[in-house]
Amino acid sequence: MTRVRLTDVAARAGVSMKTVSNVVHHHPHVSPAMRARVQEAIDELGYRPNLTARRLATGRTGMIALAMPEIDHPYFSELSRSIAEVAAEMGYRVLIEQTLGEAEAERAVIMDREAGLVDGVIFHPVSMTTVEIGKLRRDLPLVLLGESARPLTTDHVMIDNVQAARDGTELLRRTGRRIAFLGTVSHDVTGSTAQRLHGYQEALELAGVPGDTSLVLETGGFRVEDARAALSAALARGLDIDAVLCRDDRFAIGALQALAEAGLSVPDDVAVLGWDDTHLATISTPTLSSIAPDKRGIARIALELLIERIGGHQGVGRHRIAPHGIEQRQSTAGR
Amino acid sequence: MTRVRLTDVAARAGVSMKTVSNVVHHHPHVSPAMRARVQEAIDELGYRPNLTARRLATGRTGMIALAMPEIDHPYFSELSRSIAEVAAEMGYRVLIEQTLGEAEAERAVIMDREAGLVDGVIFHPVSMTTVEIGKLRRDLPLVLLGESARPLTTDHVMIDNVQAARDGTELLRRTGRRIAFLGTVSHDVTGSTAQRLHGYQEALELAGVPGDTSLVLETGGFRVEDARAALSAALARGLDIDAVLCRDDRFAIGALQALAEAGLSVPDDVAVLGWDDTHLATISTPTLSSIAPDKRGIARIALELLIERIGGHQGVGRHRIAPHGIEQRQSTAGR
DNA sequence: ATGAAAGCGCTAACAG
DNA sequence: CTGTTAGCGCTTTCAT
Repeated sequence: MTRVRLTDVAARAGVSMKTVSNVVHHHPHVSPAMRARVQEAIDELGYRPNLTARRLATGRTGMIALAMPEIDHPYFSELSRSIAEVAAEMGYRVLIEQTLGEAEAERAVIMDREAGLVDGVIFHPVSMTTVEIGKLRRDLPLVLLGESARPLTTDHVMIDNVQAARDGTELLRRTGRRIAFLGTVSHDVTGSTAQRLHGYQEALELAGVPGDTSLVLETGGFRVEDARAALSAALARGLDIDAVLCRDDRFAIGALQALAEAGLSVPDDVAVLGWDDTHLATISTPTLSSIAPDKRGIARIALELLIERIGGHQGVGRHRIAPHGIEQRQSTAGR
Repeated sequence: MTRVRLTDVAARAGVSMKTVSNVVHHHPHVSPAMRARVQEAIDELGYRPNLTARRLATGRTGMIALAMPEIDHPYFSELSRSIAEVAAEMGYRVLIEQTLGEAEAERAVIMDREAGLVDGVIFHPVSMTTVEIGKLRRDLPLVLLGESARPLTTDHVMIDNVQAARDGTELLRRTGRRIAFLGTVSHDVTGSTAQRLHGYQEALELAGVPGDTSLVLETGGFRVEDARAALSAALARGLDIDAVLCRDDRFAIGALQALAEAGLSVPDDVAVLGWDDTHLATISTPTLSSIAPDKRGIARIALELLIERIGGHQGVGRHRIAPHGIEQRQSTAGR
């Protein structure tokens, strides 16, 4: 049951390893007769090159690791798919890792756990700080995603969260005056929420609207239920709003639930805008408008940077902004 | 920028490779003094073992491939997570592959594309037939998931779809008489739908209810929208039902939409039961009851079978049934 | 308890 | 255009 090796094929075809190798790699300078003979031996023996051995010999694995907090979260699974597909176009395969946002798992990612297994890593940190990443990282090519940490030494891709939040807020301002922000999570360690809140505030200031802290809703956690509860409670307290900008699509789903329970119609009474443009936005009732990070764009930029690093590019960390848009659906119809 | 190797550490510590290897592997018979000296050299040099080289030497990769139709589909991403987590407990890492259900990609999975890269493969086929899989598969350890194909030579894990459909139908029958099935997709190549429909029919027959083909709703595709449209059209034609058993959670979401549009209340007028128990079921309004395959259980069984095969187990394909349940939420409240 | 040396299967100089 | 050979970095007998 021992596997067929290159030498077995060579012996069978009565040629050297090099010739077999040339055939396997579709090298040009092989006589057709030779090629046919070798191919026959390959087929008869059912030869498959051993990828591990090839990697060791070439020093190139053709694989990159992608480390994300949760592989089954809608945004991350959709982004993973984009990255895997774009990587395939660029000749790489992707090893998907889940950190669950745990510090230890994140540290393992940075500290060359994948030594010699992958050519580089794309990493979306949650709990590691900028300082920590800068300090612990090895010389493994690395590109960071998301907004929580950005060491000066490391490449980084994100969307402009502040601008996106401004765009969203301005959209909602077109027909409404009182725009809520849902939500700031207590003890949120991710920088995303802060940036989004910041953009929301900027847009209001630019519009000459006085800040109103009662419009900023804090949730107890990241679940849909937490968002629903936060908005429900606020509505019960008499909160009066025309629209709500949500931190992500899950929170927006919670908002739709809370508004429905309160007997408010979306979008007629209150408009709702989500964030991430995941598949959730297309299946809710009403369908959900959502700030849409360009996932393919993020994937492409991250891979380009990473592949340059793999190719030997040195220098300080580059900071790239990926495009975003707003996918308009029913929940903001008329805006 | 050349990496630190085992020999570098050995030279630095003034010992042989073997001793360093013993330390790295936490072998028992190493004197504490020696261990300390070697560890110091490892730390100073920042040595990380090259995993590719280790793999080539040991012949074991410690990695398995998981090939699924779509990595961002709720059911598959959740199942992937379970498999990755259980695999980690068992000392394996998972390389996730996406086939998009394409015949060519599926064939590549079977035909040792991963040669020497992984120790085995867990594969959820969609378009490959039983015969084709039996014919094309190499000697790479393989476990199949899902219900579409089951060659006699290959291990296979699934839930009892027929029984699960009976269970679901019986639950719905407790308070309703007219139970619809949504949906059979035109040209559905997966066996799942047929089995589920079969279980539904069996349950009705056992209850002495005459079959009624007007209750079996065919959809034009696998999207939420297809399901919504199918049920809407049926309701518009005057279809009168007490409950609907859905082929999967996405179809159930579509059913909720169609019922809401028709002014029917769930669960009071019509109960809805989904299938797969994905996160979608927890965020819909009302929340969705769903037939729940035990994803951890599937993962555990699949990995146990695969690891036995990796360990050299020979013999005919084993056919294992994983447990299922029904997660009851609002959409069937009162049943 | 530690060292020396022979592979694991493939690639890539370098010859011929 | 084809063959020979020396590694890639690690594990693993077999000695000592």
